[in-house]
Amino acid sequence: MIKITFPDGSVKEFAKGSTAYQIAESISPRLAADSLAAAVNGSTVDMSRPIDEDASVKFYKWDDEQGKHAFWHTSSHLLAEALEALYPGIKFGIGPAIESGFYYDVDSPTPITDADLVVIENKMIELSHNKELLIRRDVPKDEALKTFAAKGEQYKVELISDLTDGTISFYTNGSFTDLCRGPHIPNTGYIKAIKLTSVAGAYWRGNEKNKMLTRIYGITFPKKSMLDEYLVLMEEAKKRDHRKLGKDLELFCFSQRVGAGLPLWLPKGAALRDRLEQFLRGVQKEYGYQQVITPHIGNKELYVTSGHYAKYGKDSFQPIHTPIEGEEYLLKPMNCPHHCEIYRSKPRSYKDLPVRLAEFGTVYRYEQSGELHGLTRVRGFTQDDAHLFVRPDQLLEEFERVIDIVLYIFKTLKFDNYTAQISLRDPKDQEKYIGSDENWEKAESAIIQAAKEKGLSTVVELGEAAFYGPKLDFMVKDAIGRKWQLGTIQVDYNLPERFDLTYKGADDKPHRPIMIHRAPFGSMERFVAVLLEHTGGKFPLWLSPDQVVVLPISAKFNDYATKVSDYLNSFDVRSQVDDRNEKIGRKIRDNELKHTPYLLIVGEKEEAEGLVSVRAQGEGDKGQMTSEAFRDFIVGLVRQEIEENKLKKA
RNA sequence: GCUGUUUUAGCUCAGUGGUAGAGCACUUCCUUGGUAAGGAAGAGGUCCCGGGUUCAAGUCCCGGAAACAGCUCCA
Repeated sequence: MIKITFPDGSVKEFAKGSTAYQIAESISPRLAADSLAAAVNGSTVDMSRPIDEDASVKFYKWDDEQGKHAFWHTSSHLLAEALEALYPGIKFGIGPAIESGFYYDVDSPTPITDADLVVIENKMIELSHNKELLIRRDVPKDEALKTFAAKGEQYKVELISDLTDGTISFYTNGSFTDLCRGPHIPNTGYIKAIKLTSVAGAYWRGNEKNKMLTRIYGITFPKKSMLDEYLVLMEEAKKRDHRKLGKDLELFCFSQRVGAGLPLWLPKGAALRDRLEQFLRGVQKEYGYQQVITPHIGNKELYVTSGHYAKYGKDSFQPIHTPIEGEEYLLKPMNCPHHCEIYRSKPRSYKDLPVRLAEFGTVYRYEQSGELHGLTRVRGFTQDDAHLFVRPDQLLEEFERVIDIVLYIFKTLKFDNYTAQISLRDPKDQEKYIGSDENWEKAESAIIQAAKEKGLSTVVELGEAAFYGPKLDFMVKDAIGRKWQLGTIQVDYNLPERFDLTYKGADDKPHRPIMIHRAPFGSMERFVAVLLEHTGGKFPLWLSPDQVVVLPISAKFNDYATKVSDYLNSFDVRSQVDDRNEKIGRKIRDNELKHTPYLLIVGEKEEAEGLVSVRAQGEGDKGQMTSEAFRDFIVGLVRQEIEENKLKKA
């Protein structure tokens, strides 16, 4: 007999070799039926795995991450089985579960397109009706190699070759056998609803030098209704796409004639962006930043000095040639070298530091055509950039003050589901980075310490550092779950050396400052994009392009409406009059759809008594008040939105 | 950059080798109204661009551009 400990602390005895399924069944048949995988002593295994010694056991259902993962992993095997049946000679790469669903990478003798997905789906459903068991088998490595070599599965052979010697596990469902670590759900009959979402190319092993395989994405559910809910959710998410909202709300557009990835800001978008800039300027002023302005181009030698040219020159916009032979300029791809030269413009004392230079600097980068994406990835964009030149003893405090700014901004804009990512260099790929190991270590430990002292919960990513230094990146997800880097803070020991930046210390000797690069928004473009997707176009009042629209009941009251609107505008409340020849119901509908925060309806009654009828976005009629009372109300709201989030300064 | 898909009116989209279409938006006229679409008429086209096949191409073929999904990349 063996002793099994359950999550509630209770202990029960079972026969040695009992499976997790049998143990669950002894508690309740319902639990056995709902459990998709089990944790035995903390590692996730199949429900059918025999347990031979005392262990703690926990069951994973659909609502558990591990349960979903096993479910989708098995779904990828079901997909593979269907593909093998439909496309003889198809070769398999890898087929893992992902955050929502799963995929399988295949090398197919005949191309697979979107139109084929329904056929494959139907085959999967047909196969799932067989309730095929997922059977695990351990085989020695050389036997595994032989099996897959005989089938001509070159990708599997490559994967096995890279594994350490010993036994390797196979899983079989129906006619399909795969190299796989597991775990899996008991049988394919659990899979009741299947949607293959898309087909795309993906490089074998994620390396662009390798062959491109066909990747088929899908998602499955244990109930048909859950798939329907998921599809509705995806439709809702598409409505929040910033590219759609940007067009609907007339914020920005693109022109093929101007060029790909070069956004054109429309009046309302430009106004929104301007308010964000003013907001950040105000915060930065409080934190001792000084605004500077630098040109959009710079001599090529500037970027050779900084090291950017060697790293990115070839893949950049090509140099601008002047009428004089030999002179070459680059469109500014970053602001740091310019700011280094501002630092150098006069001798600096240790008493002058930190020097904090800020600029809304527009930069140009030749992003690959396939990478362009709405406002989130563009070729011309404006960074809310600043460079802080600090003494070593100031590094930590300054870094933490930058974290404060980022957190304050995120809080004001209600971005609460960001991830703080510490981006370090990949120790195995030293070629990608410049600078001494000693400086890298100092920079990395400074970031880790600052994040810790600020109480940030962080994830560490190796190989995500900039070539000159490590970063603390603030990642936010868009409407459909893609991750984007917004705020970034970077520690850099390299550029000060390359530009030979110094300050004079109390000892009357020259010392090297450390540079902090930082951009709380990241770029104005990407920030507006993510803001749009988070708010669905319903901006907080202080950012709304039109805060108030006054709706006269009929043309007779246009003059009164204009008077009210002008009055509000004179108090910096952004107000317009909708004097179209339309009925009031129509005006309300159109302005609600544009997410105007407040509508003021004025007619005979209001004009006679000097009132306005207030309608709040999404809330309907709020009753009447005087124009003065409404002005106080709205000015108060805006002040509150900005003030209430301020962090106490250290 | 790579794989796949798409590109037709300002927007959303139909159009399966034979006269270029719808809804919304726009213009004009009627209507002057009370909390989510009032009515009528009209105007609007380089069918992404360049070649080719054909008596005839929005439609078929080739090349390019841009957009979309994913991969790779991201100072």
